[in-house]
Amino acid sequence: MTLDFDPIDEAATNWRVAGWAAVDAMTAATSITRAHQILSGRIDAALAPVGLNFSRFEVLALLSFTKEGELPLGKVGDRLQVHPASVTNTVNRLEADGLVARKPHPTDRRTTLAVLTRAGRRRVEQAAVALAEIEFGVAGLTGDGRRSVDAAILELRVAAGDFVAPPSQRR
Amino acid sequence: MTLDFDPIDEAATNWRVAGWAAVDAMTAATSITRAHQILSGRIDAALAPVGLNFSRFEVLALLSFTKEGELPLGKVGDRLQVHPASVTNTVNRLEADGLVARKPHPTDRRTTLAVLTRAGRRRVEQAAVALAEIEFGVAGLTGDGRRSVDAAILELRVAAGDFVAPPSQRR
DNA sequence: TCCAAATACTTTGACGTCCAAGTATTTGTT
DNA sequence: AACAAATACTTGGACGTCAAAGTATTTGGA
Repeated sequence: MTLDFDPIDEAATNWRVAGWAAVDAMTAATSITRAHQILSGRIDAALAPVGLNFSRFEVLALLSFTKEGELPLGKVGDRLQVHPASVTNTVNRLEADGLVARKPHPTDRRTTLAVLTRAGRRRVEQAAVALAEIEFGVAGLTGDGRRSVDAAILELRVAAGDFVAPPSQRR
Repeated sequence: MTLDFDPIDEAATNWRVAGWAAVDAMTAATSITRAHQILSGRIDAALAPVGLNFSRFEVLALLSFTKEGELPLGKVGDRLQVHPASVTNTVNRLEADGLVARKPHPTDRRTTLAVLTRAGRRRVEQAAVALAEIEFGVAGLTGDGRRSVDAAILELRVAAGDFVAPPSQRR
């Protein structure tokens, strides 16, 4: 499986030879794509024995950070920046596994709350430990590397309109 | 849709408050995940009018870089680091669209070659232009940011055993 | 030579994601 | 008060990904 060449570097060379534009941008995009592929592989592998995948973990973690362990499905989508249909799907699965329950919103009948169950709370703690053990898949990235990735991606996210950060929050 | 806080930064805070470990790693992993989400959204949007998505584009581009415009399906998977079943699936679609044809390997009857058609070559050129126009989705990343992302991710990829680069190839 | 093991690809099935459309409920305006 | 528009979630469909199993062919030994 291990190659004796760098596929990304090689792609850049091919790109140049073909006379195609924006080689640097292409390289950056490909690097990020590949990094994501590596991370998500490692993360899902670490989470599988716990009976979760990353999306489901993210939902449980988010709920566990709230006072009551509950949140409207829409808020979950906003925070995790995923499509409402994905939230429905993920919560269906969590509910089937008994880690979360749906509950009507007390005052707005359009809204459904996802509530962390006792089992869900236990499960998310296990998962957090499992993820910390593998350093969230970024083993191999030094402290400097992590900081520069964070900083660079912050630019990208702000440019993408992810959020408008008050200056105090910028790192 | 735009939030008035940084969801990743907030997650880090929650993480710390909960006393969970590996906060830095978690932040780096989340940043990369989110960056990928942004890029792939932008890239697929740019490619949609051309009638491609990123996976299909990658296959066409790879073929266009070869002398004959053809490659065994297995090689395609190796280069792009995707599962054989995904290659089959992607090539099926490209074939249905008339951008690629399957051809038996001249000497090894287990092997199937994907061959770029005339239409496929035209299409991949259009797509390359469309992608260059949006800078592969990394608009918002400065030159420095791109370089630091590349460098950091190279560490990660080497650590993941993506490939073994001769020192001369390392940047 | 013969045959088990490796290789190459396809098929099937479980999941995940998003979009678009549909239902229910609430809001904001006349 | 009445109703169009906005909001919240679910459904169904198109795609994509990977794992595991199945078929065909080639390789590497005994």
